[in-house]
Parts: sequence; C-alpha cells; structure tokens
Amino acid sequence: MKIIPSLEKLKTELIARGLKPTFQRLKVLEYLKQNKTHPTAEIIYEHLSRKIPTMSITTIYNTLNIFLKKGLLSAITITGKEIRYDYNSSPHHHFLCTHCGRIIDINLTCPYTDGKKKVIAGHRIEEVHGYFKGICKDCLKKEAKQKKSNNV
Amino acid sequence: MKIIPSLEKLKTELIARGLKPTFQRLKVLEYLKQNKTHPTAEIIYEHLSRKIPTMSITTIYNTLNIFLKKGLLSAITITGKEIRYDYNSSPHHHFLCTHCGRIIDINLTCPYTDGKKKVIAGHRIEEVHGYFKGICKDCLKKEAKQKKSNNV
DNA sequence: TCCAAACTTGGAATTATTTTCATTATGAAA
DNA sequence: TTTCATAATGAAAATAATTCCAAGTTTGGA
Repeated sequence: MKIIPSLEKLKTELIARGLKPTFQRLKVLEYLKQNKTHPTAEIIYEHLSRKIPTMSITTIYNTLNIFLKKGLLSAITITGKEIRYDYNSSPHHHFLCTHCGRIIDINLTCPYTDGKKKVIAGHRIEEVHGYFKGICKDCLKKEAKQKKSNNV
Repeated sequence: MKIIPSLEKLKTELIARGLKPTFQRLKVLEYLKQNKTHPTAEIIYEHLSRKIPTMSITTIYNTLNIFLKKGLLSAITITGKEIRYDYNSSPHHHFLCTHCGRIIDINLTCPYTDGKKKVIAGHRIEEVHGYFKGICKDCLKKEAKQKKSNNV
C-alpha cells in the first residue's frame, strides 16, 4: 500500500522550504515519497521519463541536489558506486545486502541519531549516518534452502 | 612520528593472507600503514608513482580491491565522490568535515562495532560503519577567530 | 632452468555526476 | 493580461572515478 500524496500537498511542502513548486520537482518528490527503495538518480529518471518524456537527467540531479540542500532528502553513499536518495522521515540506519544489493532501513536507538548530542570530540555534528553490510534475511533463507536441496 | 614497518614484515603479513608479496603490493600496504589519512586511490598513486614511475593506477585499484577482499583494509564511502581506504586497526567511526574535507577517526563505544551482535532484524552483519558530517574542531576555531577580527 | 599461474601495465571503455549555456517557465507587479 | 526579471529546464559536452582488456612480466615451485 503506497501512500499517494496529492500534488497539492507536495506543493505546499516545497513552498514551505522556499522552493518553487515546479511540475518536475513535484514529480521527483512524489516518486521519493512513494518509493522508499533508496533509488539512484538514474532509477528516478527512468521511471519519471516514461510519463514525462521531456524530463532531463540534469533536472533530476538539480532537483535532488536542491532537495538535499533544503534538507528534504538525505544522501546514502553506502555502495561507493553511486549516490542513493532517501526521503527524510524519522532518522534511521541502513543495511546493504551484498548479495541482492537491496538497502534496507534499520531502526535502532542510537544516542547520536536523535540529535541530542551535537558535538563529538570537539567537532560539530550536522549529520549522523550508520550502516551495516552483510547478507539480508531473505538471501539467508534462499541460501539455506539451496543447501538443503543440494544435500550439502 | 610515523611508524616505519620494514618491507620484510609486510611481506610476511601478505603471505599470511594468501597474497603474493609483490613489490607494488608491499608499497601500497606500507603507504597505508604510514599514512592514516584515509587516502583515495588517486592519492596513493600520486605518491607511489614518484618513486616507482612505472606504477599503474590499475595496479593500485587491483591491489586495494584484493586487500579489501582479504580484510586488510576497509573502504570508506563517506564523501559520495570517491572511495577512501583505511588500514584496519581497531574498529572506529569517522567524521567528515564539510569545510576542510578531512576525515577524522572517532573512537566511540557502540554495541555493534565490537562484533558481539552478529545479526540485526534477521540480517547477518559483516561490516559496521558509522560516520558523522559537520564542522571539525579546527574549522570551528578558525571560524570563531575570523568573526572576532571582523567585529561581527 | 623451465613453466604455469599470478600479477602488472597502459590505453580504452564505462559509469556517475557536474558544468555550460541557450531556451523556457514562473510569478509578481504594472 | 501583459511585461519582465529571475529561476528552472534540458541537451550536450566535460569531468572524474573506476573497470576492462590484452599483452607483457614476474614469481616461486618442480
């Protein structure tokens, strides 16, 4: 069940952040709210350009960067290959499955994510990121099943 | 005071990991042990190619990737622009200063870094990463000094 | 010394992202 | 609605990081 935010609501959200609510921006924001799969710029482009053939990859990058600057999104640099984008809901960590490549949200309490500690070792904290790499639940299951059927 | 590990010692370290101790590999490992500044492949290349003019950037990447696979190093994907490499000493977190670009080691106790928890939400943990972004101690000081001299 | 396997090399290819700049859309004021 | 300055869009080119590839070189065991 996807949450379908009306474009009107998204419009006020952009205005509240001091951004001009253009059609392209609304669509990018809508996509990110509906698809919390930590997509790349390329993935967003592929989906949106189907409906909006004139949509340019440059606009996607422009939009994502301005959203980042205004704090609407956060960037996930977990793979080292590309930047992935996450609509800012509540603070959370991430898990990258090295088998299937999925990035999964991890909710855990950490003294830094709630924003109470603003300084560490004298440095001013502005963002907190935490992530794990390993094998996800689903891939572990598949692995176990395969072993069984192979009689290993 | 840089720790200068003899190449002989590094050699046994590589052999212990099942890697052929070639000159290039020894030099990359030596560089990483001496320069814990989280360098990029490019930075390592620049330094080493001064002394070894035939050194290829591909060799740097090959070497870093095989070191990663063997667990000699860990990769830091904090900037989103490039991968930085860290010789594996004790587990720690990182702080990226958005002013000067430095990556600073942060030692903090976290229930996940010590390797006691091996599973989270059903997913098998193989790596734990934590990082902060913000303004480092030194840049904060400089900022304060500048404000003072400007009579702001 | 010989040999196969492993490693290195440099150029080309690939991929992600940014920059450039001309065109177009936007919204406030006339 | 018209005007106009400003900001956003889009296509192409530029840049930067990383990988691929094929040929040559090194390595260490037999």
